[in-house]
This record gives sequence, structure tokens and C-alpha cells, in this order.
Amino acid sequence: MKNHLEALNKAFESRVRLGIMSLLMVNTAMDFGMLKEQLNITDGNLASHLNALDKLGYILITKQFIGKKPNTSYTATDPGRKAFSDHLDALERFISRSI
Amino acid sequence: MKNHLEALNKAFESRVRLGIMSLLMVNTAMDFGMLKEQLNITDGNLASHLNALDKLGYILITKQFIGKKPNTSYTATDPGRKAFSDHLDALERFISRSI
DNA sequence: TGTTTAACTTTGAATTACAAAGTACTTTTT
DNA sequence: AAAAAGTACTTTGTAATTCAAAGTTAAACA
Repeated sequence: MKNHLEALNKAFESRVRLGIMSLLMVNTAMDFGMLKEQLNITDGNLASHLNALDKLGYILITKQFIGKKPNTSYTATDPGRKAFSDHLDALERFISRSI
Repeated sequence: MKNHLEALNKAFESRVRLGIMSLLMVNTAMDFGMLKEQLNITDGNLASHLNALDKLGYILITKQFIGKKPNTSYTATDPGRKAFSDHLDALERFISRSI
């Protein structure tokens, strides 16, 4: 596929993963509950998308206890930030050619 | 889903349909062969995506003969242009909040 | 001991995407 | 006239993706 289109990252074609990554670009870290609330999806669905991003090395998962409660927090890795940023660049180039 | 994300149009989540519509925004009309060459996909795949866009009323299909050869050409309809433009706006708003 | 909370994992169903093969109709080639 | 090729599909079958719902684990609270 020509037209800058192949520069789009398949990982970010899903709205959920696009949402997760954009949240993790703005916020240095977010925990499971915060993501779930922002994205308004079921926990199983969220977990599976987080798992996909983790497998790609785009996010870092940190499990800890806050007080007595388990808390898992997610951060974008450098490769993740790079990949997302590249994707946004591709989208921007793409848009500016399409208007 | 919050964060402007629900404003994204599901029809344009696919790279192929994104590509088709962007080509039809720039070029007033394109025929099957041109689209196939630009997008570099099989004809069956292209036909099914064109069919999806047609069902949504986003493109107009015109069948004719050019010389002795059958020629089908595709144009973006006004609702199609509007929908695509709205999608790009949503993407832009989304991107500017994510960098 | 039983229930709740957090963060999953598993299951299953529905949708989507795609390549490859087949089709219809016409034209060109032999 | 018969065979091959071109255009634009449609059909078929498979693989991948997405999601909700239910089940799981482990600790904490009542």
C-alpha cells in the first residue's frame, strides 16, 4: 500500500489501544482502575488489550500494593512512545494529504 | 469511551477504507484499476471494501464503457466527504491532546 | 467462614479481513 | 470459429480480531 499508509501501526488501529496509549502518553502512569474508568470497557477487554501492548513491549506493567490493596500500574515504554509518536506522525502526514 | 475517542468513525478504522476514502477526497473519481494499483491489494478485497463504503452511502459507483472496455469508477458522496472529514477532525483533536 | 475487591484468564460467540478461486461478459488473438 | 485475456466482480473458506460474560486467584474484611 502506497500513500504513507503502510506507516500506520496496526497495533493502534483499535480504538481501545489508541485510547490506552494516548492516556499513557499524557499521564506518566495509570492504574487498571483509572484506565477502565476512562475507557469505559469491561475489565477483561481492558486486560487483553493491555496484554497485547505489553507483548509488543509498548507498555511496562508494575504490580504493587498501595496500603492493603493490590494495584497494577501501566507506563508507556520508550519504544512504545516512539511507536505511538511515529503512528501519529503518519496519521498527520496522511491527513494533510487528504484534506 | 471518553476523550473524543467515540467521535472516530468505525468505517475508517480499516487502513484499506481509510486509503480508499483519502484517494477519493483528493481525486474526484478513480476507477477500480487505479484504486487497486494504489492500494496494492487483491481485487476481491478491494471490491468488498468498496461494497462496504457503498452500503454506507459514502461512495457512488458508476459503471460505463471506455472505448471497448468496461470501467467502474468511484466517487465520494457528500455524506461520505462529511463523514470522512469529521473523522479526520476527530483524529486531529485526538492527536493534539496526545502529544 | 463467607463476602468483597482487584486484576486478571478463559471461554465462546460475533464480526472482520483476506486470499484464492470461480463467474460473467466482452474483446482480442490465433 | 475457438481460445485466451481483461475487467470487475462474487463466493468460499480460513484466520484473526474483538468483546462480553463468567470463572479464577489471592488478599482483606466482616
